[in-house]
Amino acid sequence: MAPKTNSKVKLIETAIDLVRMSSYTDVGVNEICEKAGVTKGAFYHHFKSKASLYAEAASYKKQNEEKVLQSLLADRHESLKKLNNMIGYIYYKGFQSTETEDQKVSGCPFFTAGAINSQSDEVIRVASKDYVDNEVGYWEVVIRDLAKADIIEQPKDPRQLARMVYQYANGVLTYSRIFDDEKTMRSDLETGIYRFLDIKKM
Amino acid sequence: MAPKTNSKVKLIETAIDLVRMSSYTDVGVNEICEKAGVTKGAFYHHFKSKASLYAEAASYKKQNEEKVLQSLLADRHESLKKLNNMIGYIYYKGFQSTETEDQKVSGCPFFTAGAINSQSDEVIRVASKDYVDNEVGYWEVVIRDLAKADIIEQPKDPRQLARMVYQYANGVLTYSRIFDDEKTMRSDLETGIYRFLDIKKM
DNA sequence: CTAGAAAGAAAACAGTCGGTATGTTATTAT
DNA sequence: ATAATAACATACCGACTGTTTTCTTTCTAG
Repeated sequence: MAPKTNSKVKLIETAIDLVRMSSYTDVGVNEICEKAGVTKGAFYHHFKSKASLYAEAASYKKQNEEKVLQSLLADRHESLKKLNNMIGYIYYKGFQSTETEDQKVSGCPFFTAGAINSQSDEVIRVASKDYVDNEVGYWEVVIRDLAKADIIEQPKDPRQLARMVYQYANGVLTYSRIFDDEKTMRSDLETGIYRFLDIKKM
Repeated sequence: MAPKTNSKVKLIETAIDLVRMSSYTDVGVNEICEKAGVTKGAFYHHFKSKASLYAEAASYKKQNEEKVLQSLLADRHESLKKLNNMIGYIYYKGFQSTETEDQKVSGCPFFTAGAINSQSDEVIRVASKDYVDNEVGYWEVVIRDLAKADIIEQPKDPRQLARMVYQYANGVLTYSRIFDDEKTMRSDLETGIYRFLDIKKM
């Protein structure tokens, strides 16, 4: 009956949280274990390396997001509502607060860390690639939906447009990390995406 | 008449190159010194810390780019030519090759490293902020010029539009690092910026 | 009840990190 | 020529890195 706190999951979630706030390289195994409340023995019992934890974390996050995003993009919503849900979710992800730390713009750990460390570690590149591809897929759904509802013009290459919107969104998050300005981030995110998709706000 | 290779400059340029290919945290002082062909004694003679090297590198790069960009954005060019020059420069920066390494998409070291390490090191945040602000300024020039030439509609907030284009461009670069796809990067960069600015390509 | 595996604790591993202390050589000013 | 200082070079430091090893506990299948 006890919570049966799976320490493997605890490690993954702690790692995601820590990496999101700083970076893959800057977060050590020691730190992850401490914050997760487990020892290094447990860590290396569950994961063969730090990189493999990262990979498992990426697929874990991917699965978790599936439920959330499918509800945000459910067909009962109007297509413009879906877009706004998606924007809101990006904002929520990029500005999530941890229990202890004060709120800071953070950005997607798998996008950021993936880009930085993918050149040296193939495991990380593959995991990031997979995660990012999946995210772009959701944007493609939104865009196809908007086109079907005649809110945007039918794009020649919906996948490319989805990719570009995703690239933009992450650019905003990265930028906002430097300036640590939540207001600007929120505004740029929405304004930019609407402009990109050529939708006039009302 | 000997080259009088200033080892301080050599260190800065080596550091920029290495950080661009990987990241601030992943590039060590030892590595920088080795590749620059100087010892650590020389390093810490010229810089009081690794972070201060980063800061000096940012302002060094900023100054160096001033000459280049002023020529690319000179008034003798048509405004559309200026835009294309700017896009070409971003592409060039993001796909520069080092002497030894094979070509890889790299991205701007001050944008990337700044975003990641600015939360822990104030010196880095300030340096990155300054550098990025300057870059956005160039985009603002381009955009104001395009508006004056009636190629784009007069934007309500030129600075915001410049910032958004900059955010997008860096989003593309970061994305392309994960997928290491130069072709897609080139295409997304140009297509996206034109779409963002609402210019029809001919 | 017992064998075996899974899970975790604690300590130590070799290697690297940024940084320092102390030396020597080269340059410049007087 | 001499004093002073800039420009290095070499060796080293403690702290920390990801990882391994060894040992103990907990769980579960037969």
